[in-house]
Amino acid sequence: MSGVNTTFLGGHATKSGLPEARDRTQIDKIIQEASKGSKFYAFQQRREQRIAEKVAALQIKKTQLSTGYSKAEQETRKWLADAESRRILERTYLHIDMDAFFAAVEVLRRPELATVPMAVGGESMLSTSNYVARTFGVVAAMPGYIARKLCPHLIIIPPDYTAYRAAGAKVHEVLRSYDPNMSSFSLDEASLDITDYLARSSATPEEVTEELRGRVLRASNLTCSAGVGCSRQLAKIGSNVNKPNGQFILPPDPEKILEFLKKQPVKRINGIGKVTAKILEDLLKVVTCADIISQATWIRLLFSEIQSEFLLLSALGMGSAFGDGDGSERKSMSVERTFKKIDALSDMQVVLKKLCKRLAEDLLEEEWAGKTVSIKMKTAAFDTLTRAVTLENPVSTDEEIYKHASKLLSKNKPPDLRLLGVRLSGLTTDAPRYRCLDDFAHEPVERPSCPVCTQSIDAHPDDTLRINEHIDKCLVPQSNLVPQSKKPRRTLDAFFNKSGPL
DNA sequence: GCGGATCAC
DNA sequence: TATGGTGATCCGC
Ligand SMILES: Nc1ccn([C@H]2C[C@H](O)[C@@H](COP(=O)(O)OP(=O)(O)OP(=O)(O)O)O2)c(=O)n1
Ligand SMILES: [Mg+2]
Repeated sequence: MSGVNTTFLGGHATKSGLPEARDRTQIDKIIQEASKGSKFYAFQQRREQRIAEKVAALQIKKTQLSTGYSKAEQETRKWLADAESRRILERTYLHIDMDAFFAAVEVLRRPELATVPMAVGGESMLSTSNYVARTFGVVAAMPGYIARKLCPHLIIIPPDYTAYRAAGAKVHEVLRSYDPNMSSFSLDEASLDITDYLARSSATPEEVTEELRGRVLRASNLTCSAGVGCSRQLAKIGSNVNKPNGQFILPPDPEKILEFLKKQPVKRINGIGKVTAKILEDLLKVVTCADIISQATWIRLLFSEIQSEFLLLSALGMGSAFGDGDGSERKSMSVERTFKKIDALSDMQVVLKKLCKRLAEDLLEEEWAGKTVSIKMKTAAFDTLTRAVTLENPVSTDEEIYKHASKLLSKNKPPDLRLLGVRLSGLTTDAPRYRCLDDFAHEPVERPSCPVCTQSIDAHPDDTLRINEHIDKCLVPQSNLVPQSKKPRRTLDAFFNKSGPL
């Protein structure tokens, strides 16, 4: 860390080894100067202070535990050897990650944007940036107006989720032909088990991956990067190695795997973010995955069993738990919005009511009810509070949700707010329970309607597969150069959720 | 079960 | 002028 008083939370990290139009310390300095004095900056400082205290507490714990170290050391080596003996090398996973996804979709419509610095988002927040902008230090989750200070010529494009969804659907279609059970975590990222595909083919993993990326490119006009390895985790880490528009194949060989991981910063592990990385470094000087193994005893002494098992297995490339992404049922549903600071309870109630209405609509769409109502409040100083109540019976209507949410709000009203949110958890399906089967038999099933063409779709309302197919078909013609349609846009953006008026 | 934190995208 | 939204998980009560 060099001269400038740079903060680990404030520094928007560049992605990987990109060439930089500016020096890293220069970038940090500009960001710092742009945010200094803001409420957000003060909030970050407080957070860093808390984390420093947490590290200090762990340091004390470490000195107190030092007597038991040598005994623990033996156990740890045994544990590691045992884990290693269980390594599975027989399956092959492919992780695919689209390059600068939202930005790349925008380039399809406006090819001239390919060569200039560009980001998707707004003045207050960017979702992503293209690779030209990244050389200036402009990255996702950075406010647009700060990005402009780093890169005065930056072009900022407002997001168009409809187009991203259409592009994602095309990609998914290709991927499913390699693994029908493919699980996608988002529109732009997916994990495939290609063991069976490889067994049926005579091609090498390299060739299959090249072919897959070629098919994705032809189907969507978008480039992607891919990683292949014998665990989903390794494949994912690999997908970043030769990004953008590249691929990396890690052979199923324990020595090669450990050699590969040795070079990887712990931050690359899915689940280790800025805070955990900082704690590991400050407390144990752990920076790479190899460091996790060499400090394994301390990690097991200092962290919970769940946490240390996760860290050690990850550092061996044997991380198991990884994106149930697609398959599992949702556990909660929520809506939240940021707005200009408000202080009156009545203003807060107005917002809260709208949020409840919106949540009730979303719940109805998937027929959920739930018995825990939570509200989330963020003060003008960025401090977040949540309050929850669990009810006897599940609720799902906006009136019922609002009744409890507003009670939570008035009981806990902070002096001011910049965000409010409502969440329902403890979900149960809200299938109509008070009618006998006969009613259903005679009732004409109402056809769902397509948010794009507004025609009714010839499918049962529960048949989401068929419905999505229809919507995807409707979306295809819009995805390229066609001017924005007027009506459907709002509806589908709402479907995608995120931002927008309530 | 509650509330704060952390994380991914 | 201005620092997002959704969903999940874990820890310590
Ligand atoms: N904090 C974030 C991170 C990402 N995204 C959105 C925009 C991205 O385009 C998309 C995919 O995220 P990635 O992390 O894969 O980033 P990109 O695909 O944009 O770039 P890369 O080429 O590094 O994968 O998710 C977002 O809205 N907010
Ligand atoms: Mg991507």
